[in-house]
Amino acid sequence: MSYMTSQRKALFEALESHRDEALSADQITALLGERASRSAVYRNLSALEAQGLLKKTTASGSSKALYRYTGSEQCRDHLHLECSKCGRTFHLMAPTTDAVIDNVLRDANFSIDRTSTVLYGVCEKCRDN
Amino acid sequence: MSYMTSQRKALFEALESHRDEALSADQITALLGERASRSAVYRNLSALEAQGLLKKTTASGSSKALYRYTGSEQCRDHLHLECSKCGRTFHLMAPTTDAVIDNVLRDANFSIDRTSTVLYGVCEKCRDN
DNA sequence: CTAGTTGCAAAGAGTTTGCATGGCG
DNA sequence: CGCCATGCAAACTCTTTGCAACTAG
Repeated sequence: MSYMTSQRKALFEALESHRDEALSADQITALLGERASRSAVYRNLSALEAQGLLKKTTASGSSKALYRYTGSEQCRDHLHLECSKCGRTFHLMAPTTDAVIDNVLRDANFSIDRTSTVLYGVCEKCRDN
Repeated sequence: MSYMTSQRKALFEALESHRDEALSADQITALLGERASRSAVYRNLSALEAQGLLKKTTASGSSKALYRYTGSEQCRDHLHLECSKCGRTFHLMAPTTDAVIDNVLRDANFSIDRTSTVLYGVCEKCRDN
């Protein structure tokens, strides 16, 4: 149902090596050094997204989609600090939550306006199908 | 710098009354009953986003942007449970985290694959400008 | 009054698709 | 070999913009 072609692998690895930032389809094409057409990039992004290996997001003030690597455990289950002014993301490689948030607040190097915790999984209804 | 016109208010209230789902620009225009042009809808969405009153997201498999209400405290600082199969979102009106996650896992009504906690705020660098 | 908002129509950008060719397993 | 992936170019769709008329404060 899905081959792991060298191109798709290259795309995936490009995303992996930029695991801290979300990249646009443009940037990804550029990273592949024009070894991939735009349409293939989009098709591969969509395939990888369907497999849960990356996450599509969006930047405020732009209509571009951004894609972020989520292929390894390292990129899961940890906290991001996202600056609502410059958009930069800082990663905390700590598993969860309450204690970490306390620490961050105490550090005062990042003033938290709002937190959002999303738990991804499968709900009861879907499990029974 | 920004007026709260009746149209903008209507748009905001439309989003508010659907606070559980993310709506597309289309759906929002429809909700306003053609009392607003598409361009105004986009401009208002962008204005409200800049004020942090809504959050732009994206649906997998589509190139549309989706917009979700984040205007009240109720919509902040709490956990979403997002089903990775059907995409439905369940809201837990509990402030944070560790204890809640434990409970959810114990309930076993939702099997968690992955969690993502984002703290929105302003970083050190941006604070000094 | 003045700065910001709206509608319209047109332009722009990002993304998707059809088809023929090439590659993986 | 058969099925999937790729490239190209064209087609789309969603979103943004210019301009003139209008409204909130």
